[in-house]
Amino acid sequence: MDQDRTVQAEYLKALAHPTRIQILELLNEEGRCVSNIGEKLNLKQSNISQHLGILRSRGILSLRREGGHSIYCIRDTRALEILGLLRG
Amino acid sequence: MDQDRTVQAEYLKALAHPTRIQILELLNEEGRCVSNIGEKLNLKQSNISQHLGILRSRGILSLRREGGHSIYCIRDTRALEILGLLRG
DNA sequence: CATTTAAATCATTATATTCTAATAAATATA
DNA sequence: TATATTTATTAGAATATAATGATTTAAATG
Repeated sequence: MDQDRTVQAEYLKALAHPTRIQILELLNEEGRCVSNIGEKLNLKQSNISQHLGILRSRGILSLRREGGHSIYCIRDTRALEILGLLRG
Repeated sequence: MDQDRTVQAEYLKALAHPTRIQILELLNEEGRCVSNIGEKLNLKQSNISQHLGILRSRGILSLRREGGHSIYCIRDTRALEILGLLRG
């Protein structure tokens, strides 16, 4: 089906950005909040929030609120497998 | 390294298009020339040529000339593994 | 050699993506 | 309740991507 390929393309597009790849590497260690990721990557808050939103909209990340923070975690581990394939 | 992530992102970007995914599915069956792919996908010649160029520029496809035709083949099978992951 | 065929390249237009800065919303704390 | 903190959202500008049509290049064939 062609709709499948569109969905697959959207998924890959979500992964296809250096910052989002780095976010996935960080979240592979442990769930993190936006500001924590911001410190690690040294990027603007709004930019990180947007990248997280893109990954979440594809189901790659999940979000839970904890205290005043949004904790993001990896939900779909296929993303990690794909990145692993690209490395090894 | 951040340059690695940029390369990885470029690779994923090359895969992240429905037409290019379909091209990879076709070439997984057998090597094909531009016009053959054109018949299968019913798209303009220049468009297909551009998509093939993108896949080739990332090392995903290879090209050999045969008679008057350019035969494209899959060179980097990680691309197929990634698509397999997205299906399964 | 002229013509046809196959493919690549180029220019243009339309659309999408990305980043920044500003603002809004939501929650925590004094 | 007022203020501070954290995150999300919005708007705008810059850049990138994609499709089309026209042109060019290269090879094959008459």
